Amino acid sequence: MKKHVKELRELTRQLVRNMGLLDKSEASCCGTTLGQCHTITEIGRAQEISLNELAELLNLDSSTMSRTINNLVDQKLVIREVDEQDRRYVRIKLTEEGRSIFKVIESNMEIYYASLLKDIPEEKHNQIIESLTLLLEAMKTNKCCQ
Amino acid sequence: MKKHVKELRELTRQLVRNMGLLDKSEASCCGTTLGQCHTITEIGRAQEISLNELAELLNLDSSTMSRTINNLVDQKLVIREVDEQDRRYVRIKLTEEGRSIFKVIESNMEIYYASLLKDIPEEKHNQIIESLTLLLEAMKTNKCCQ
DNA sequence: ATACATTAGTTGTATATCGCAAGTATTGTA
DNA sequence: TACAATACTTGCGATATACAACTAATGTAT
Repeated sequence: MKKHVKELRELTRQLVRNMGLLDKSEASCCGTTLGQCHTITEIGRAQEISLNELAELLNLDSSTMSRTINNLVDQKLVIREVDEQDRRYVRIKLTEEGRSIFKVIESNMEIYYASLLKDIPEEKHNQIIESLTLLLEAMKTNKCCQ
Repeated sequence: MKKHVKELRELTRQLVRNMGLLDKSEASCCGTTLGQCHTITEIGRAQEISLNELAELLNLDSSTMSRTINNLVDQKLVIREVDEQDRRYVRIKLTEEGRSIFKVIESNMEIYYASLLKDIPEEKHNQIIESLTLLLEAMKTNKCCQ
């Protein structure tokens, strides 16, 4: 139905816009920029990770990723460690300080999403999860502009 | 339920990441950058709009907005027109070329979202719209980090 | 075993993005 | 007629971004 197409576009548009704001406030409240905040989250989840893996996760060019890591290293939130087995690899890890910021981010996000659900009738929760899952699956097989 | 919180966070995270990719490919396929693409969409919808209104819609500082408009003017996609009633206002409009890009964007998005829905059972469409609406409403009353 | 290819990452370059602060020009108001 | 408010622009500094070209390390084929 035509109406659903327009509604879906508008709703996802607004959702992304809201999430962008969330990102911004999340980033600013942990004292980093947006890209840094996402980077810390991914490193924290993976514990240790290579630059290329990180770049792929965040859909960034590896050169961009490398420079983002530079900034985080300068801020002493992240360290680079050359892999002695394969000296091409660089293991990227959080420092103690980076880990504490990671925990703050995780906890804030937990609180935030819990508060969202608290404001939505409980019988709708399953349907929301299912809906997002369906959307995501559809997105995986449908690319734009080709 | 704790599980729902984690799922919701993960799903929205993935959704936003996918939408980011969509944005990128959308922008690149209409030959503009991401910010320019969003700007064109908003101007096209409003027909004509002031700089501050635009900045508010896109959650950007007006200085950033002003420079984005500069770029679009340089590319002859947008024109500035001083309002003769109140010479502080600048009316921002699409040029003929800008309008044709706007139409391409609108049509691509229409095609894309229709293709998403085509891959999802029709009886789920209403629930998806409802779910996104519920999420958005909850987001309006719940801000992160405060 | 040595030349060539591949992989991982960094640097050069150019542009875009972004917001704060300070500025200009215009209009409203006391 | 000053002073305030509004709409926008510019100066500045930092970050973000990707492509291309580079270095260094490892794998592979003859």
